[in-house]
Amino acid sequence: MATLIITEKKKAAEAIAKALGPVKKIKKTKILEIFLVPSKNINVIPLRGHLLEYRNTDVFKSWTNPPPREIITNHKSIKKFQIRGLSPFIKAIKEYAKRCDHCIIGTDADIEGCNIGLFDALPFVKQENPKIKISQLWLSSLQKNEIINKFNNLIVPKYSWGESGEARAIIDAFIGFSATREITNTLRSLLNKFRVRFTSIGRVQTSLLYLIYLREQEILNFVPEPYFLIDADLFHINGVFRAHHELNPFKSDNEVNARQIFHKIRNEKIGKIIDNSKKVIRISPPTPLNTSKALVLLTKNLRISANTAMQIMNSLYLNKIITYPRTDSDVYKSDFNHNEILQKFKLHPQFKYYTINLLKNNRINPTKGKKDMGDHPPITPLESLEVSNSRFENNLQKRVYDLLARHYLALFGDEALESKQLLKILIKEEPFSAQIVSLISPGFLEIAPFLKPKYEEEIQIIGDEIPIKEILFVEKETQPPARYTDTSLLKLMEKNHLGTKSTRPVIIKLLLTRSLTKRVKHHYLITDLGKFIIENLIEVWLPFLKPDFTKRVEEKLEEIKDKKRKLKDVVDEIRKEFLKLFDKFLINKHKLISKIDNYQMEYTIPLTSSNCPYCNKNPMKFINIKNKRFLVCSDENCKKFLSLPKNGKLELLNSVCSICDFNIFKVVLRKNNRSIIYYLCPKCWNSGLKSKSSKGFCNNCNEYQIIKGQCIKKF
DNA sequence: GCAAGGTC
Repeated sequence: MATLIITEKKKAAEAIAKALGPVKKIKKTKILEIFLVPSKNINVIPLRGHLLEYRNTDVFKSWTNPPPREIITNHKSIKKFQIRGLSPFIKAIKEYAKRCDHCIIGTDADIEGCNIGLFDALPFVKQENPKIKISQLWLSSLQKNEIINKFNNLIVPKYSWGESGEARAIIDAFIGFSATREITNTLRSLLNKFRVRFTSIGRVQTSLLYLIYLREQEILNFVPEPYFLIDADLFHINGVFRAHHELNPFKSDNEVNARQIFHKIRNEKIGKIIDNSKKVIRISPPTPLNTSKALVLLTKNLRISANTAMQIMNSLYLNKIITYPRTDSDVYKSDFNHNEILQKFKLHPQFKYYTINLLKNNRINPTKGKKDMGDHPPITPLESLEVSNSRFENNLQKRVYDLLARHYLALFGDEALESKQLLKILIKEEPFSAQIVSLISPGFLEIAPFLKPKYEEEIQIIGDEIPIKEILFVEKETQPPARYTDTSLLKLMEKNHLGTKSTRPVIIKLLLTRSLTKRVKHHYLITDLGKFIIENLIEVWLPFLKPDFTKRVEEKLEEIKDKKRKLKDVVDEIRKEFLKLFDKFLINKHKLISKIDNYQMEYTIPLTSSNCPYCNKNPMKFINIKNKRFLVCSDENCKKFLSLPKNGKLELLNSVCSICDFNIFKVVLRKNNRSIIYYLCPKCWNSGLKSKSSKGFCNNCNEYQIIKGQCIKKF
């Protein structure tokens, strides 16, 4: 009786084998190590995630023929293929399948895990050994007792779970491949202008791009509203604090009232304290970190991208410094060995006092989050390392580790105690109040200061009168919503069910690499290309752009999992729905094509760096499209223009003419297979035109000449 | 040249 166990990753294979008996490792290739338990004749093969992926079949390799629409209609357009570089894994599965009479699928206990085990790996097993017995190992952790217990209680394979994953893969493939190709083909000439080879469409990425677009529109359409604040700076024993009028903020329709109040009290020198109360507020320590929460923590505090944060956590995991970083659980199992880790931190030069205190006070139970998803424990440091430790490969690893370690230690800490002091003050009968929040006892904040809000010092007040430093009248405007950061994008995606813990950082980065978004000072903006695509898709593809689409797909996938519906029915239903949208796009395609021809008009019009010579206030637009090229003032009220030569390729240079300070243009003329290059200043050239002489070109200039693109005085 | 989902 030989048994083959297949797992999703090395870590699981090793844990399972070790739980079942003494282990012998066999290094098959550079990337594959197999774990044997000779005493029980068990062979554990670890995979590396999926073995197979959907790709287009040979007939559908071309992006144009057959037309992309057929990827949706022809069921033979996509097929599962082996992912490159993974053949050692398939070879090993086949080899051991022949030798074993029992195959246990031990991939992760989730949908993708079932898909990997039952739909990627199992067919290779059956191909070699059709009669093999098949069961599934359903683990809710990789702890020894759990493994032994579940190994003795194997389950019937959850094929419907795997099917659900299969349906997801098929749907994403036919939508992504067909739409990406159709949109790329349609926008070809525009994409050339943006210097990108293709653009991409996908259920998750395009929905995310749409949400980023919506935020940009919100900002663009935002109408700031003025509002007014009446504040008072008041003296206390050690300094000054600010109190606010209780009617703040005054909206613009109440401006007169606000100004009257201000005028009434502006010269007051004394306020009367009518209330001075204090409340103690208990702040609980944070809860353990799952992947999403860790990414939020890291991107927020280190200002790194989500993708970088994930990569750093992964490298720390591979170096055995932290636990597995892809987890949905933020609750520890009751028997998780925290003591072992805390003992290590007892020796840490910076964390030891805090840790010793924890142990002394028997604070050895961490806080609990919302759910134990039964996959992996929350993200936890496994080692106590100083910054100088050579196991860190770079500075970022140190900083990520520091945050994760401190956060972990904070889970055991005492509550922090805040004091909320509320002061009520009358200034000539006008009610003011001030709230001063100060820290009384740091508790867990001592180890995790990055979780601290801003605190002020408590205010000592003697008597019931308070001297006024100044009464202020502040005019402000409401602000538009902020652009997304990595932190807020992650939250946005989670809220809208877009992507998974592993793919969210990848998809944020993908939009950047496809030139659909750009990251400016940690904020994400949509590019002109992204904007063009979304604005045009909104008209025909709104149901696909909205995150609602993913949500509906998810609901249907859930029905496959719960055996309420069949894979084929769900896939065909989505196929039909998407085909309708696709046809709508094809019908409207001609409109889009005509928009592309006029694109420069509406969007990326280069501007001169020098101002319009007529109004001298605004730059000029360099219009350079089919049959039309000229310069026109960008100011609607001026709108004066300068003509440009009809022939040759024009290039707007940054340098300026020494005579009139206007930008110089380079002209490249092709004649008899040779390039002739000359320069002109449009202002000089136009005045040359008016005087009907040909002196407008720079080479006719008496005083200056163009050397390396610069206008320089002749000797 | 394409998706999104695993994992390294």
